Amino acid sequence: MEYNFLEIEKRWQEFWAKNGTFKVETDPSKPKYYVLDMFPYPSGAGLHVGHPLGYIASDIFSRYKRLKGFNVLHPMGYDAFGLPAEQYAIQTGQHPAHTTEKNISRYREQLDRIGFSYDWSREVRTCDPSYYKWTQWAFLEMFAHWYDLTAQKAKPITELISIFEKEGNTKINASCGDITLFTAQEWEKMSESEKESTLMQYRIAYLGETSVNWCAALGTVLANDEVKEGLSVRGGHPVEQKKMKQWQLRVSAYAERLLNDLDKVDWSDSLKEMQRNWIGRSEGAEMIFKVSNGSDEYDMVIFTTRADTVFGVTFMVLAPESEWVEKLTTPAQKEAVDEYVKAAGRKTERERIAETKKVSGVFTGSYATNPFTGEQIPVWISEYVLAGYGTGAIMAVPAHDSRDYVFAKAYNLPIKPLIEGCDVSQESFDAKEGVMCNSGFLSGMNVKEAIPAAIEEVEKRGVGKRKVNFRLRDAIFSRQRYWGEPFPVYYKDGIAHPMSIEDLPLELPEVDKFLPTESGEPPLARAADWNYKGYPIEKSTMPGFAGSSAYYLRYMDPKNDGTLVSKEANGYWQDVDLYIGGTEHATGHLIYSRFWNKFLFDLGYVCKEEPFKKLVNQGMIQGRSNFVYRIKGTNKFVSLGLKDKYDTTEIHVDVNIVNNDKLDIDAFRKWMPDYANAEFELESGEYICGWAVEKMSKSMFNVVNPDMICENYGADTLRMYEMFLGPLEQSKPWDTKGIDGVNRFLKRFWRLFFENGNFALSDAEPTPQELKTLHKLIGKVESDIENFSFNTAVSAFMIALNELYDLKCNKRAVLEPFIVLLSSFAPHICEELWTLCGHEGSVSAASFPEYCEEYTIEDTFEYPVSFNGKMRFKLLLSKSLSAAEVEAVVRSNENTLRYTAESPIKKIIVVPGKIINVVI
RNA sequence: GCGGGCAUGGCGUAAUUGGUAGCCGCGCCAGACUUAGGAUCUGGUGCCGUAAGGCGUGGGGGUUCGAGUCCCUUUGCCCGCACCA
Repeated sequence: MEYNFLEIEKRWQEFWAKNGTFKVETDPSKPKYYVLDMFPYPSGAGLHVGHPLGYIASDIFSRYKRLKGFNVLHPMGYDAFGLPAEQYAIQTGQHPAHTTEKNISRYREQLDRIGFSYDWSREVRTCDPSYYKWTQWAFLEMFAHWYDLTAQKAKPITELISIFEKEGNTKINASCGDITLFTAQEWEKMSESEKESTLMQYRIAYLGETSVNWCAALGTVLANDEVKEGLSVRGGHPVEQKKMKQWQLRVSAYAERLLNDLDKVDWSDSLKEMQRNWIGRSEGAEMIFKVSNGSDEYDMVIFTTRADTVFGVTFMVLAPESEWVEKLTTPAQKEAVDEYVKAAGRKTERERIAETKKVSGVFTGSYATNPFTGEQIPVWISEYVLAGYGTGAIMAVPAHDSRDYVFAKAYNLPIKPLIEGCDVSQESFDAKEGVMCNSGFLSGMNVKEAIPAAIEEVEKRGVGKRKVNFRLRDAIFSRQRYWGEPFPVYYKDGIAHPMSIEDLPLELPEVDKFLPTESGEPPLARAADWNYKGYPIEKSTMPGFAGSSAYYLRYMDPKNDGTLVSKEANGYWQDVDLYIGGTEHATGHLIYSRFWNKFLFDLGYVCKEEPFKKLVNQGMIQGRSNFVYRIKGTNKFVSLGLKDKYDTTEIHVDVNIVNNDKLDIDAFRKWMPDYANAEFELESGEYICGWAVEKMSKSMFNVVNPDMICENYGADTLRMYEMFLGPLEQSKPWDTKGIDGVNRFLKRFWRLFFENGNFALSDAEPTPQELKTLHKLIGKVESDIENFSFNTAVSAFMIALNELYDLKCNKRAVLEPFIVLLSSFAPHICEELWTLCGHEGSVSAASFPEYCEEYTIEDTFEYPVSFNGKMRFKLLLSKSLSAAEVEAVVRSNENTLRYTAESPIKKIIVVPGKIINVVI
């Protein structure tokens, strides 16, 4: 009987769907295991062979855990709001919902062909109103809460109001915007709108003026992680800084917890490090400098991590956007300052980056007083100081900070070294080491002691305080687009009000066009009579990360209309045990999601503080492009080895008409009309193509489609081959040519069960050799799966199969366990063989043999040894190696075998299994 | 510039974690069965050498009886961050 994978795979996929094989319910009698994939954005291009890599790995793990007796939650859904569908709508007028729907069904078809064990009854789509109801709900909860830094917890805003009423805000330690202190009486006297704008400074979801990344081409703002090198990640359009009023999430309030709790999760070190850098905690001090513009005097606060260098401050620098600029600019300097600030404002982020090396700045005309030396020092403005970090103002210590140094050299400002023996004639001395000098009470101290000593003194003198700063900013939450979640917010007398939770979801209105209005308002402004109880509704929509921040919770209880996730469902499924996805979400989704989860945790809606216990980043699968070489000015193509003889142009050729780097010449002639009459210069009768590893993309003709692989080789082959390609976490190019190996393996595996075309298994007792092969396989595959080393597990299957062929083994007691082991990787063929073995339904591990170490012992082998003097040996000795055998060559002493002069050793018999030290 | 990672046959990789380097697969070579093979099976395949033998994990050095693995140094590639005071 032939291995007809097309028929087998289709039949079993239907069987699983019909029987709801992978549907799960909460079941307290079984341990739970939650395996999650990062759900895809359903793009119009469909899946290429690189996309399912992580899905295959997670599916293997899910099936494995099921066999191990776990109740496995393994859901899938779609991150369905997004820019491409909207861009497509702008071009074609087709509604994004329609495009999205179409793309989703294409994705679903492709996913189904690969044989995933998803519980599709739990599917979620972020663009579905019954789903985004809970995105909007979470936003309203954030609106209704503030963050208490003392308690490190989100609390209801109603509690804050009663505190205000009782004692004002003087004792409150909250994460908030710029506020002035007030008493209970002053709070009482505030108008309704004053009270609201005060509360807005405290809310976790708040509306505030901020400098945003504005992308004019897309007509919307972008988050920091959506911008790379001054260009939008999606589309690559230029992005500039602009001040706008935007909804924001107070992610920065959670910075400390987001940082600390990284220690609790099992993620790769590199990913944790990326998050740590993104959060960017730095300890230092805020210091107050008295500044004067000649008429008025102010207290200006700066942040520094090097309080110890305060004796070397020779000037101060403000960011051009700093609010101090206006106050400190003297009339004489006004013109120069205005021009500088204007020029800086005009620049895009990209231009600023490009000019990083250039130094520019302007003097304000004002002077500050060094709180320790009393010296008068000039206050400058320069772009190298960022408005968004610290207080937007710094004390400059050119001797010990390279940026200050460059600036001081450019504008001829004094440089005052503070560390004994350091040379600052060519560059600054940035290292935090050495002995301080010229530094008053700090002189003579080591830098490491001087830093805390300086901060202590700052606090003692009342000129500042210890302070921890974070780079993590609040998340800009407004997008001026159509295809996103609407904000459940309306405006009354210019004040933002939350809608009632009962009125959720607030659905997207229909619009005639998906473009901004002529007056520059977001597309939603086109819905003329869209209102809430007669009041206008917020016109921007939420960003992409809104819908993906809590989807893993919704999977636990996807149909619940009363709450995001019930206490029971959340209590059972708890958190994601294994999350598989790409690194590209390291500083976006994976931060927002953790923030969102912590917020819901504070409110008591979820029981776990961290959402993703273990995270594995699968590597990217790149394309492997092929090239042909055309002699310039002709239609003649020369094979790779001959191309240097001519002046040629390298041209991408479709990898699907190249086999093993050999061009299918007929297919090439048919591929494009231009090549119909192409001529070829061959080597050894063949046309050899060049190749390169590049991103998989249509324009490089290197896209390989999973459907095509399923059609030609089968889903089981695809699954195993993707795993066999190399370590899961490593990036690697796709190369179809190696696929025959795993395909051959499956065909041979199938044939093992047949004799003369008939299914035939022997019920005879297996031989020790056969059992050894089986148990070696069990041990290897189980440990490999647990360690996510899927490539070596596939090798182990191949080795075992080779051995079974050598042994001509067709014993049921060996092959049935083999099926069980393999079924995670190649489920279809295993289901089929399992049925042929006479079992009802899907593969199960009910009578699976336990891994037995006894059968793992390799044959002993002799290890040649040469001695010269003292040796320490660490040997792998078999437990089957009898004491007498060992005694014959060395004298045993517990775990140490001691060589003696009386028993000269020429050889030691070595067997893997146990480590024993041999001291000679 | 800072941080993280990687380097092994023609190719993808493996190596019991300091113990016979190159498992498994691709490709290639030879053979069998075949009208045929993009089917199947058998054998071979790190490099040099007819062989004996020698050389071999990017380069150099070190520790060790022993190093792909540990340490120092150097080169090359990949990823992340980037004026964060």
